[in-house]
Amino acid sequence: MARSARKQQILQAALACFTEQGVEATTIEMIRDRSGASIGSLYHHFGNRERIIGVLYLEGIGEYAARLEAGLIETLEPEACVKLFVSGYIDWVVANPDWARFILHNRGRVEAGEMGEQLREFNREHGRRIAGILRRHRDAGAFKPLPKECFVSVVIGPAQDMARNWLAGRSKTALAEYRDLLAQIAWDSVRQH
Amino acid sequence: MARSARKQQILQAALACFTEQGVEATTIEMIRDRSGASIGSLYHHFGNRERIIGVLYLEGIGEYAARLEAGLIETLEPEACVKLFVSGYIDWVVANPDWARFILHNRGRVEAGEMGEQLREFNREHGRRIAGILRRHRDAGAFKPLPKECFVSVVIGPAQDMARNWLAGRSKTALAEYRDLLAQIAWDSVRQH
DNA sequence: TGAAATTCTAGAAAAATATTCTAGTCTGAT
DNA sequence: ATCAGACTAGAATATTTTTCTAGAATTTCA
Repeated sequence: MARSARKQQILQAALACFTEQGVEATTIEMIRDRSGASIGSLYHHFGNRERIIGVLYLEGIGEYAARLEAGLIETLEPEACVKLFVSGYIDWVVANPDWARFILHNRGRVEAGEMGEQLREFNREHGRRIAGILRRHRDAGAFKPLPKECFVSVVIGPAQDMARNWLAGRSKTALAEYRDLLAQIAWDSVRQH
Repeated sequence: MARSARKQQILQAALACFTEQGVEATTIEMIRDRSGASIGSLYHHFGNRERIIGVLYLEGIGEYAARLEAGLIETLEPEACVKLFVSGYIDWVVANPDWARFILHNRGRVEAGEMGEQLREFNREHGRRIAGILRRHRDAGAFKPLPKECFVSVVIGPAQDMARNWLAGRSKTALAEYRDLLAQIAWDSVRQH
């Protein structure tokens, strides 16, 4: 089997523990207990605690990145492209709140850990593909002149901060209500006027 | 003495360890070693490992929030206010990169931990003060209609994402170079047109 | 001042947690 | 049926955090 069921059980149990207790506070024992796996099985699949975190993180951004790229490829208009960054992001967060919270809060941990290079490599590749998709709009003059490094931050930054607040329970209103507004703001920030 | 020198030594040692090894990987022993304190002293001042993290976090956002609020109070024009959010933020990050990295990466941990309520309380108060300062501009119609919950995210979101990238070493260009550009974008996003 | 109270420091001991290791069981291919 | 490799189990070990007892330094105030 490509990815043992047990391995997925462990990852799901881990995410549930992380959500309820926080990453810091969950012990291997809790994950073992909740997943029904044994210590041996756990270490067979992941090797150490940090790698459970790393795999969960990488699978999460992988899922999201694949979805975004797939959407972008079949979106022709620059406005729709930019708005898809935001609305797609918010849709994903709303559909996967626990995973999204985990990802928003653990980038630093994974970056600093033994899987950091793998994460950076993934981000480089993803960034390259995104840049490729956007190039034709950029070349066609659809966007205002903006350093390449700033583009994605400007587009996605506000939505990300809103998502953080919403996931922390700080915002009462459903995040989805702001979806189109934030998409419009993003487009206004980068379009050629 | 209001805040024992030893306590500050421990916090500084902890931040240095966190920067070099990552929060996960630094042990109490490393902090003890680097600070020159004893285990007893460490636990006398903080009680447990998590509280070292919590105090460092709260001191950091406290420092930054105080600076921002002080600046805002003596800034009269709405445009200057909004731009100060961004430029003040970037200045602080550039001046305190280690502290900023630590704060950007550990909100979730502190929020989920035993000091979470303290953090939320701080954020509520800070948010209230900020809202108070901005009210007159809002009432004067300086900003475009925008849900209250979105305003700060829209203003600060892009700068925050850029800061994250810069601190992770992902961006070659100095963050400060984008300071005025990001401030202008923030202002364009919220001003009444 | 000087004695009592409090704060702080020390490091050994205990508790909690993560990881390794050995001995298996199960599954699928030949 | 049997062999190889993937997987599971849990006891043993190693690491790390936390507690505890004792004593040093500092502050308080009579």
